[in-house]
Amino acid sequence: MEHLKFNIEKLRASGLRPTRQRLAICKILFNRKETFHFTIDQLKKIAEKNIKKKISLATLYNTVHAFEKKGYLKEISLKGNKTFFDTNTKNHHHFYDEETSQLADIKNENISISNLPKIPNGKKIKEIEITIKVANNNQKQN
Amino acid sequence: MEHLKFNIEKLRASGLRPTRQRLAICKILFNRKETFHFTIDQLKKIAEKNIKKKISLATLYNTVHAFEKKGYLKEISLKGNKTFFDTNTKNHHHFYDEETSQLADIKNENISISNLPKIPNGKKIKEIEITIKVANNNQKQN
DNA sequence: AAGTTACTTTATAATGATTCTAAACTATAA
DNA sequence: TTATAGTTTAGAATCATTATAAAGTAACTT
Repeated sequence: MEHLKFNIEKLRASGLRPTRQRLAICKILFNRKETFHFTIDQLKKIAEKNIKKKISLATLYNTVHAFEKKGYLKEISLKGNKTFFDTNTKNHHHFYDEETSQLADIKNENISISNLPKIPNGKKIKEIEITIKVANNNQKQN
Repeated sequence: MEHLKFNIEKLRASGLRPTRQRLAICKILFNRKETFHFTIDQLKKIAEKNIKKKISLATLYNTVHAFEKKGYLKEISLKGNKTFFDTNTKNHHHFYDEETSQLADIKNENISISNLPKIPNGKKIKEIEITIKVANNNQKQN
């Protein structure tokens, strides 16, 4: 396993011991080229298939939240009951298909805002999040 | 009551009978100049104070969802467990202070996107939602 | 104005996501 | 090894939301 050391370091840097469960989670999240968008239950299914054992929901929540706090994951603002996370923690935006719950990244450079309105008094900008909702071209708009 | 007829019409147009509870909700939502951003429990508190009686949660959810379906209310995409609704159903965007959960509208005209990226194959744009997260100017960023 | 009907409200149960808990387990350092 | 502190886990608790079904009410009929 080429990435093992990398994942162990990632965990240690997050103040977490490298356990079997956490290493499985890290492998899914961080050993890939593309951005990964996921919900907890999607991550659970993949991780359990990989290690061929059940992983407790609590473990998944704990680990994901620890990574989020460390800045290795970002929560995405979307409607709906389930929380989506993103392994891309850079400033960026999303295409979102509500019908399929599919997300796709838009690089920060690939979109720009002009004519920004004035910020409310005493406030400063922390982050700008753009979501472009898309639907299949052949379907009627809802 | 000047707006009574207006609210009764709004309800009828939504296929809802004008009941005491629904009229109280309408008054809060639609008889105001400014956009109103709210969660169900905020609406519940205000409505119960107005009519000095309890209103069942189910009634609030039913009524709000009926208005949403009719296009009189919009759900806002945000992180977190609670669903926010908006009486402004025009295309527009938001300032959002996560610390206080305060929302403020940004008119569509007051912001513009340039350099839009290419839409994924077979998809078309349904809506663009921009959220500008703000924080108090004097506090450190998180 | 009373009766009938269909729609409403309501309290409460059910559901689903997330968080909490405390007991059994394990990585790690001594 | 052993001790310790951190982990995993199942299941309970919580919170928002939705479903249910019984009691209440608007509105139509007469």
